[in-house]
Formats: sequence, structure tokens, C-alpha cells
Amino acid sequence: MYALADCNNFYASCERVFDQSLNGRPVIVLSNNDGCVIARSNEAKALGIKMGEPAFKIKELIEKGNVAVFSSNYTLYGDMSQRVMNTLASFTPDIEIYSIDEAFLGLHGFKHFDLHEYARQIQKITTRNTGIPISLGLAPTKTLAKVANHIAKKNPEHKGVYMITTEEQRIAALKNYDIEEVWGIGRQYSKMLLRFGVRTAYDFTRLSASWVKRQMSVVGLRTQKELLGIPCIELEHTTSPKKAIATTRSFGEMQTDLGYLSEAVASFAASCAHKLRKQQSVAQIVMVFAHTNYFRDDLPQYSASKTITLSVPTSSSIELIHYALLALKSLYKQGFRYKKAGVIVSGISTNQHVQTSLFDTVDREKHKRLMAAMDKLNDRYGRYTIKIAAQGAGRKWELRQERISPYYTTRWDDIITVKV
DNA sequence: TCTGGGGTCCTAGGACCC
DNA sequence: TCTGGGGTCCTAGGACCC
Repeated sequence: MYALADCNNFYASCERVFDQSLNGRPVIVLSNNDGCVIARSNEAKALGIKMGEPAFKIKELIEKGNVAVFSSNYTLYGDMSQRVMNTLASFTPDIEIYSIDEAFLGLHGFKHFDLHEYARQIQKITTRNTGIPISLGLAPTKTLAKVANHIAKKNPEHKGVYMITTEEQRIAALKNYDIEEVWGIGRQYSKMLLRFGVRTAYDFTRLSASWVKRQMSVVGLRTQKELLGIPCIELEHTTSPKKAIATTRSFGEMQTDLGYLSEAVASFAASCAHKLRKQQSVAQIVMVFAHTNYFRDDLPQYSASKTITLSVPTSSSIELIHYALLALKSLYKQGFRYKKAGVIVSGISTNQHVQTSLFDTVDREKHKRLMAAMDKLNDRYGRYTIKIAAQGAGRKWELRQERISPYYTTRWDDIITVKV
């Protein structure tokens, strides 16, 4: 059996842990730049606020419903996530942290346990330790555990725990489960399946395997088998290093100036470099893109990207910034108002044995020492304590975050201002 | 006025090899 | 008239996830 543990309305719940006055009140959390709704408390869902809705479109609803609105505070959510995961990990050695608010638990060694009761324990103690409410779904495959979790959440009578064990339970669950809710079936496949009259997860399990493979590749086939109760997707315990790393942002206001874009792109490159170093990797490919605001059909549109392959892979901020800026210069066109830009590095390998070049002119040892010193200072005193000059000095280009909550758990000067 | 960010995997087709 | 067989690697595009 697997259990999927999922935090309820995670970001909204994090905000609530530290401000009791939010209990019973609708709470929403917005994406970067305070753009779209990315988390909603149950009360906010009841008001009809949709996931992904632009905040400016629901201004009235927010005012009328007395909705508490927050900018996203990933430092806080990341720290709370760690606490939740630590607690979950104390219940089984078999755990896969699937996302910031979800974990799969392997329960293979728990044959002689009353699993339903055990799940209750996990739920109770996690909430007691962290303040975050969670739901658990238990089933013989990960995909079915997802289904069970969904059922646990949607039906209050289950109080956040549901288990699929018998064949009758499995079939009943799937007959009542819309195809587009299935893990692994996204918008495109739902549309396609609906055209063939497949409305529920149960309908999907009735399709012939060869048809599913032809239309949806082995990925779809795996999903089908999993829904039938045949495990195909294993627990992944180890987090493997990333194969691509990106830092991309929309700007608070559209930008025309190459100088401004350069500082932004330099900072994105520095951020990618830092992420590379954190996972002990180097990258050989740097891609930079920039584009105008797609939503403004009244303005001229432009979108471009440029990829540079380095002769020697690196994680040096200085080098990556250098190449990112070369790329930016080559794709930049005057006269457009840019809304978003980003840097994506790939061709990633370990920093343990780097293939160098005969004609290399970079003093790699020196870069390495400098980066190590920089990381140490920035980790200790805040991410912008030391930066590369190309990133600009103190320019507030970063983000619009008008309603950010305090860094309750991670920063001393915020901790002492917590309202008790 | 205003619309997020960061990832993974699979397949088909082209280029190449002997 | 007629033109082999069996592979690998890479990339772009399309699907998916939170």
C-alpha cells in the first residue's frame, strides 16, 4: 500500500498558522507580482474564487467577501514544508517528497497494522507538530492513492482519510471520478478522451490497452494499469540532480531599456549559477529569452530566445552572467516593451570531473574559491549581500509583493514582530 | 493598470554509423 | 524493372506535474 499525504490548501494554511485571526476567514495567496490566485482556503473556494484567476479580475469579490490576500512567501512555505516532511518521515522509512505540499509514503512493511488507524495518527501528529492540516489517501498504487486522497478531501464525512483496498471500493471510486481529475491525464488528453465518450476514470480502465498505448504512449498505459490496481510507478526516494535549471520573471512594469534588462538577466544567471552550485553541478548550455506582454494585443509583440553552448561547463556566476548578457544583446531589439525574461541552463553534469578545453583561459580554481566565499556570505547574511556588479546596485526590479507576510520562521527581525 | 514559475518524460524524425 | 538492414544519437514538440 501507498499513502499520499497532501497538505490542505498549503500556502493559505501556512499563513493561517501564524495569524489565528484568519481562521474562518477566506484566505488567498497570489503568484509572483501579485498576479494570479495560486492558493485558496476552503472559504475562498466557497466564494467561487478560481485557481489561477488574475487578482485584478476579482477585486470586488475580495472586498465583498472580506478576503485576506497575501503575496507568496516561498521562504516561509519552504520552511513549513520541511517541518511537515520531517514529521511524515518519522512514520515510515519509505518516503518520496513529491512536491512542496505532497509526499508519497510506502507502507509495504506495515502489513500487520490497522492502516486506517495509522493514517489517522499521521494526520493528527503532523497537524499537531506543524499546524498544517493534511489529508491522506491510501491504495495499492500511487495513482489510486491520488484518487483516494481526492476522495478524502472532497467528502467531509471521511475527515481527511480514505483508503481503497477492496475491488468494490476501487470500482466505486473510479466510477465517481471525472477523467480530467486523474493524475497523469491533463487537459489535452481529457479533451481527446471525452470525444471518445470516456467520462470517468472507470470508463478509461475499460479501454483496450493497445488503443491507450497508441493514443497516449506508454505513459498513458501506465496510468491505466495503475488505475486497475497494478503498480507501475515506483516510489522515488532519492532526489536526483536537476537536468535543467531556470530563473525567469515577469516584470512589475514593462521595460524597454537594455540596461535594465541586462541587470535583470544578470541576476537570473547568477541565481541559476547559485542553484547549480547548490546541487554540485555545472552547466554547458545557457539559454536566454525575453518577450513582450502577450495580453496586450494593442502593443507590438516580440519574442526571442538565444542559446549559447560553452566550451567548458561552469557554475561560476561571473561566467554565466557573461554569456547570458552576450545572448541578451544578440536577441534584444529596441522599441519593444518587454514584460518577461529568463535564463535557463542545461547540459548539466557533476562538478566532480569537468571536461576542460585545451584552449581554456579561465582560472577555474580562482572562480571556485570566489564563488564559495560568495555563497557563504550570502547564505549567512542574505542573498544580495555580495553580488556581481552586472546585477546592478540595489535596483528594485525584482517583484511586486505588496502583501507579503513576515518571514515568521526564518528571520530574526520578523520573528520578534510576530503578533502573539 | 493588472494575467506565475519551475520542472519531467516520451516520441517522431533527421542525421549519422557500419 | 531494379537500389539493404540494422542500429545510435540528438532535437523539437507535445504531453504532463505542482
